[in-house]
Amino acid sequence: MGRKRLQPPVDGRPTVHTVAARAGVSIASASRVLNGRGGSAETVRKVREAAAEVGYVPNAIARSLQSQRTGLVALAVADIGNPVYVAMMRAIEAVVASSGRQLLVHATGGQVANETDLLRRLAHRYVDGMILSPIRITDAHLGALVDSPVPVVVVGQLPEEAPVDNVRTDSAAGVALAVDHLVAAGRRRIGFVNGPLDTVPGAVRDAGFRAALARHGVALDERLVEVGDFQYAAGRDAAARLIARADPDALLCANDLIAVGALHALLSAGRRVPEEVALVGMDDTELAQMAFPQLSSVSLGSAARGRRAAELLLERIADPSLPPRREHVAPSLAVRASSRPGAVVRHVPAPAHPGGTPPTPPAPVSVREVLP
Amino acid sequence: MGRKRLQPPVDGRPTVHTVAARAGVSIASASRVLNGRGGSAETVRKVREAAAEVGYVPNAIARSLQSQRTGLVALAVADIGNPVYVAMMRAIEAVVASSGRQLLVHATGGQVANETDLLRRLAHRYVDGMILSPIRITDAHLGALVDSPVPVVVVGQLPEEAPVDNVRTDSAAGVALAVDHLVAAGRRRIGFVNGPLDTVPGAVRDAGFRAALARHGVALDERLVEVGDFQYAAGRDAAARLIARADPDALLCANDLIAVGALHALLSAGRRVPEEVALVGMDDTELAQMAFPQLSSVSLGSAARGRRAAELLLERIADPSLPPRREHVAPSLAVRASSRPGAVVRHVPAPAHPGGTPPTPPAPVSVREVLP
DNA sequence: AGACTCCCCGGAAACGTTTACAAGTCCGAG
DNA sequence: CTCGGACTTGTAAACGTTTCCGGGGAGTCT
Repeated sequence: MGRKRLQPPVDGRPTVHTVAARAGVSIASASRVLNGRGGSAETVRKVREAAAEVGYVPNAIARSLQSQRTGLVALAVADIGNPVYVAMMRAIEAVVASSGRQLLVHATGGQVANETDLLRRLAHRYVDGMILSPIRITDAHLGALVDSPVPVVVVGQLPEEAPVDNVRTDSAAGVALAVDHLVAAGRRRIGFVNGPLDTVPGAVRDAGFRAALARHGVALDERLVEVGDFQYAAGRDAAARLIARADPDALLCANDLIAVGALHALLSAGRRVPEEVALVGMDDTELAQMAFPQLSSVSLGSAARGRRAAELLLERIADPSLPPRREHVAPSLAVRASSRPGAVVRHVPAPAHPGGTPPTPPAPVSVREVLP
Repeated sequence: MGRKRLQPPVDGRPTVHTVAARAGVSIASASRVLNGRGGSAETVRKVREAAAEVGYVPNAIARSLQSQRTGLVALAVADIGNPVYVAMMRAIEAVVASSGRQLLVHATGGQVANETDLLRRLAHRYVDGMILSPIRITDAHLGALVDSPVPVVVVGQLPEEAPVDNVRTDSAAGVALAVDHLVAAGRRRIGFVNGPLDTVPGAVRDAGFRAALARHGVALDERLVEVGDFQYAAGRDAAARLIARADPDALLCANDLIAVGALHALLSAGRRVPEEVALVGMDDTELAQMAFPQLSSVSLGSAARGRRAAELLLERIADPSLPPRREHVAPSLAVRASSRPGAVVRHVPAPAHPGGTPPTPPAPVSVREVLP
């Protein structure tokens, strides 16, 4: 009697039942053949044929329910419009795709609430794992992280003891590279346009900046430090304030968006870059190369960090018993026209330096020289 | 006998069975309470309590299998690094999130194969619908589109007869806006840096450019047209070739990435913008405002198109029997410093115009004037 | 010829949820 | 007192897949 339906209902989309019925075999056999797990030559032929005839496509959800895998990996970043996250996302996507999975992208706006919310929702198990790049770290985060029901890899600083996979860079060292470079070029009034100090990158870069100046014996004029957020507009405005107030001969910016904003402010204020004011950004995104003049920028290896984070995540998904790992990516400095004393900026013929600190030839710093 | 297990297995994560057992009710009652579908006060209390105690979270996959909904919407665009898609994505994400769904982003690189592949994979039903913004349309697309198993909304041009929800703009009219503006400003040697002609936007803009010039009675010097792709680097190189070859007094670029590249090429070649060469981009992305001088740009309403596409998709998901709809978003022109004759570009004091076509005051075109 | 191995197959359970259906309870109206 | 309606509850089926397990057939070795 009809306790078992052999044909799917009105909906019409073929299921494994449809295929099995058409091939005259059981659903078990059909499933096995469709997954390449054996079957006699005859069975294989019949099932393949039937599947092709009805245009069978397995239902990903039903498969997920059975296998406890969704084939999805989530990425949560603060600002999808920031090219540094685009670079990171591209690297992650490459790794994730090569494992046959897909990437789900969340923009958190850097809000802690959004991120803990996301972490909580992981319990729904709609993804196999998540890569999180927070700019603020709170106890709420840490709590949600340690008892997350699915693997999470964090890109960015995390407290030492947190038992969470973690890929980080040393952005204080990155700031130091930039300061060394500027000091070696003879700059002494180095301004710093930072993001919010209540973010991890903001705080670390601030500390790194002060430490680097101190190491060079340069006293810091507090008017040379300005804070906005990590966006273009705020960076431009913060830089404008700083320029008007403190007359810097160099500007270091906490990321490239800020740096492009600062470039806008400098040019609007009639300052020549790099002759009067050298400019260095951070993250070394494609934006740095789009600016004119091209921006020197501290690379924090965002692509490498993304790739590594994705690899760690996949490993942990495969083997959840792994101990927590912590990886580092070293920063480096890409020197381009915006801070290269020798560079010729064609459309503004450089006159003799009008006064103040004369430009000195660049000292040998351990950085990449980027051809113009 | 134990045909039915009341406790979940070793895994440990609570299911509705766990909650029901703990509350001493059936799973049906538990499910009803958890979904707010009635139950006596006493039952509700017991179930809520039990759920809280064990930390129950419903499994999204099982729920999807039952409800035939995943709560996911896919977006496929050519280049996730192009700010125009970021703007579109933001608008879509807002709509999608407000319906309680999540957005899955795919980057296709503009490859037809990737897109048809994606469409095919929709049959797996891992998303409830998809928004596709292709730059090439082939018969393979159309075929895959019409018998897609889940709703698809296309952003961009589509053949008239295609029975697919579609949100489009008139980019030829957008090009015309820009040409009108430049001609009104006295420019006659207007160069055009386009993307590939085998793409829909490339072809449409090329035709629009030629038509607009013809309408003004300006003969087109073919050396003033150059093709790259829709990226920064190719745009910069194409613009450099065009500048060296044809000495334009204005440059219209098929998108803002190209325009920023062209700005780079112009400044590198020592041309002043806008005094010697006026520059207009397309898409009116944030990039246009980041450039110095800020770029005039033809807005194609990417945010509006994205929002509308998302709304159409949600409507269709709710009611698949709707007839195919087609919506239009009108282009507009944002005039900024890069083509505003009156603008003062502070760091390069504008001399009297050296010769050729003298600058004329801007004619009254129906465009937004954007404050500097 | 019998026993053993190997392979293939089908039935049924399982993944975790929602929901149709039937049965039970309670209460008020007639 | 009985009947019917409103409400609640539990059983079981369903979503579409994978997989465990046992049965059976064919082949091989003794």
